[in-house]
Amino acid sequence: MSTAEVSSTRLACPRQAAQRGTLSPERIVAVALEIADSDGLDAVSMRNVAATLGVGTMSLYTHVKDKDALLVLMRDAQFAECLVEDTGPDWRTGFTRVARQTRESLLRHPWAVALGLRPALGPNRLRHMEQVLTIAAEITDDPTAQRTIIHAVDDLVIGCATQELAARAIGADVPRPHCGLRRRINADPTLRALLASGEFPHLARVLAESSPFAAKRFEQALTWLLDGIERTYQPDA
Amino acid sequence: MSTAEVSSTRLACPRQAAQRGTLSPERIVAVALEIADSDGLDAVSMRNVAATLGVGTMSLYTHVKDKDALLVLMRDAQFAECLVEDTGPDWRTGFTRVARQTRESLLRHPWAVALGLRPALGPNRLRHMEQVLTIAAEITDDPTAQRTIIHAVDDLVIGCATQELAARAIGADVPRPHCGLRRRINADPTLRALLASGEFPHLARVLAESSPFAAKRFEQALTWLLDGIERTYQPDA
DNA sequence: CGGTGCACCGTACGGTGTACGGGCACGCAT
DNA sequence: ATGCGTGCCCGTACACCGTACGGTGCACCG
Repeated sequence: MSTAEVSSTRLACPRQAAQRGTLSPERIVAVALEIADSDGLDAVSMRNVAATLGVGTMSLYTHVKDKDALLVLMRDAQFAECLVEDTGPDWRTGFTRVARQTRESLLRHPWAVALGLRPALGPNRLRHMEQVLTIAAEITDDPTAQRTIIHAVDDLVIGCATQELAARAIGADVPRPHCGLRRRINADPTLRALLASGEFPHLARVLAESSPFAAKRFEQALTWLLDGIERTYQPDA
Repeated sequence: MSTAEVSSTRLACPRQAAQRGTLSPERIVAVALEIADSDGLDAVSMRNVAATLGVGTMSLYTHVKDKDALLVLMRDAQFAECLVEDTGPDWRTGFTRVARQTRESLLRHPWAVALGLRPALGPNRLRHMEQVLTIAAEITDDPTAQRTIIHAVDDLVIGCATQELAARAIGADVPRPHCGLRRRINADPTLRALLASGEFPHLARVLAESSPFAAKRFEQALTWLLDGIERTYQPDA
């Protein structure tokens, strides 16, 4: 008994312990999330994830079908961060809270936006859908209209986050004139010449001004959209 | 003379002709676009592009710094499709036309959306910015407000296209009940069980209905947003 | 005790981006 | 005319990727 126990744990693996129960989809996804958050999506390779877990690369495939499946699981994990605890007293604050939280989550995890085209359909996504549907149900009973409303809000949030992260990648998110975009254009001789050609009067004027904060732009756009929705379904207000 | 000429053209390259002037950034980008359109973004590899051009892989690097630079050039080429010839009589039709055209271009070239986070800053992007700035100038003279408006519209379009392409990838873009999303959920035992748990009353109801066409949703969302903008800057109408 | 299944893993294959160095053709100065 | 620099084209090589395949040993069941 005792000898068998010892031998089983010692001889199990030449390099490390890596017992039988060390691996699970949850642990794999958790590590992948950590790597993506700290080192970017490109650093999430099967080899890297496995090494971080102290495990052989191919062992991952017993718990995750594909790398693609792993990415989908990651995206669904991110969807959990979009859920709000309290949707508030009315649909407007409900949507506002969800939208803000979703935006912040996406900005925290740029890889989630990069995974945008991947159709993540998991439990958390379902929960998120249910939550926004509940909010939309306060506006109208028509399920089709509910979906239209939800999509509009979601689209705006995703687009905002995408653009904001792209601007951040350029370094154009600094809300001061002669920074960011302006500097970027000046760095490229072709673009600078193009701008100096006089064919871009409005652009030239705008570049001399400071740009509004991304957060401000987001709030304004959201307000406009919600205004439009309100006018359609509650014109009396 | 004649012998030198012949020898120079014949001995130039062991495999093919591939003379001196065959390569240029434009030709490279054009081929890359073709490949991306027909075989997807993953098919755009330096080896593949070079082979299609009948040229050695490393030759591309004399005209394009990086693969990343190539992708940026591709994105800028796509921006050309967002330009409209006639912006129409007023800002509303102007934004509507640009938004529609941009959406259609993105749906035609899904790889452009996948490149979303890449900060493409090229001549065509500049032209597009100038165009929408010209439209926004009809609303207000404040450059900051102009940028806010433009970003709002752009964000909505990008978000719409992203979501629509993601839905298309799932096969959830079919506007009939019990198709797309519903089928997808039923295919996964976990999700089906989750849905049957009764914790998703709104979702269950919605899945029984047909979803609106993506184009309709887009038009509605755009209308809402433009309504909101109009109410802010032209409350008299 | 024998057998079966499953979790783990080493190796290998075909793919990727690109650093490096070499060869060749051209244009220019001498 | 001759020599040379410059820039285009390219073959090779390296590190890394996802993953198909086969092997190995533990745990459990009959």
